[in-house]
Amino acid sequence: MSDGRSTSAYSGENLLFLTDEQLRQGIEAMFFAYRGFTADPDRILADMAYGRAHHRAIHFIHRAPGTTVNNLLNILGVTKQSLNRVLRTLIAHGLVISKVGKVDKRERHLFLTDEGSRLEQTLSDAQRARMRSAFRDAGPEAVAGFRTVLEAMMDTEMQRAYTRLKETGA
Amino acid sequence: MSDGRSTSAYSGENLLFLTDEQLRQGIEAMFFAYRGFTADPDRILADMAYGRAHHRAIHFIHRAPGTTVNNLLNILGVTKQSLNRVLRTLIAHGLVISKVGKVDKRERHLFLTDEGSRLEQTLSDAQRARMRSAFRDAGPEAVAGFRTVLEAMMDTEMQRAYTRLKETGA
DNA sequence: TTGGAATGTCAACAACACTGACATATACTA
DNA sequence: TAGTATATGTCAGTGTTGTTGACATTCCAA
Repeated sequence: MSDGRSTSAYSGENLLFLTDEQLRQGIEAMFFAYRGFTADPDRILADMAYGRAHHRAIHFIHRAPGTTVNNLLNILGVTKQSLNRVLRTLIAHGLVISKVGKVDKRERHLFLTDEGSRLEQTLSDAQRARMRSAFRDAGPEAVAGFRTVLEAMMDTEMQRAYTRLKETGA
Repeated sequence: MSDGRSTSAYSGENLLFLTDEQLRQGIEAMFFAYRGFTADPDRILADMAYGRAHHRAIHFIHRAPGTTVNNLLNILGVTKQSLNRVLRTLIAHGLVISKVGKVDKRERHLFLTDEGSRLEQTLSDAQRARMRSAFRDAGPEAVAGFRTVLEAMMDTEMQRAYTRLKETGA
């Protein structure tokens, strides 16, 4: 651990990309980039009564319309109390509607209203604009590498959630 | 905006990596990966009276020993009041020391104590372990792409801060 | 000597997470 | 059918991290 070299695998290859120094640069890049990643939606939300938690809920409801509360809970990785606070305000403000399940009436299925969709558009337009600019500057090979590393960095359950979403969207 | 195609540049090339769908996958990858990125240090800190903000302060004081409060403020992107609360507890608990500047006595220069260094080691070992595993799985070309995209995603001021740190460490 | 910069501190507040306890409706199962 | 499990919602309390605003201190520099 923290040996600065990290042996194993890549027997003959150049392992310079696994030095502690390179790893530290990766860690710091992740930190600074994430700030940029959230900056634009945060700015938009600051004016309204919403925050990053609302953005996340809206994003995934948009992505998987009709998702249950429990499913959203797993994706977002927060407690039901925390999510409920967010959903309550979104429903009260008419951005989200909650429908009782048909097969299982205990479940609530979540959907964006037209107004909710409009906010989702505004937020994701801003976030996509930055991502698009970064992708374009970096080029397709870099983007492929970016995705590969990020996937390897996720917890395995999140890898599954991510893959499921990816396939849903395609 | 949100045209699903995004023209310009790459005139003859394949622009499929800039579709809204690809951008959205990048956004979600970033979200899930960041959770993994912070998970290990968060777990360690949960037992102590510290959080992510303490980790960040400790990380950058370790990286740039003797840094001033103001410099740290710029890197972390928080208010001095917010940083001060964190520094106060770290100083009170003997993890950080603050020395009055020699040339400019208004400035405070921050250093980790031995105990502070030990905690820094523990935290960064955990975070590096995950990063190392992700880097190794992905391979050097992917890592290069990862770094390129992250840099392009930062705000320009943060790009400068990042580059400065990068050069300091090498 | 006066203005401004760097720092620190106090108070109040908001967002967002957590735990624990409890209520309700529904579904499954022995 | 009775009992247990599941899905959701809600209340109350707490902790971390961020924000503003106001104000004091120290000290450099014009």
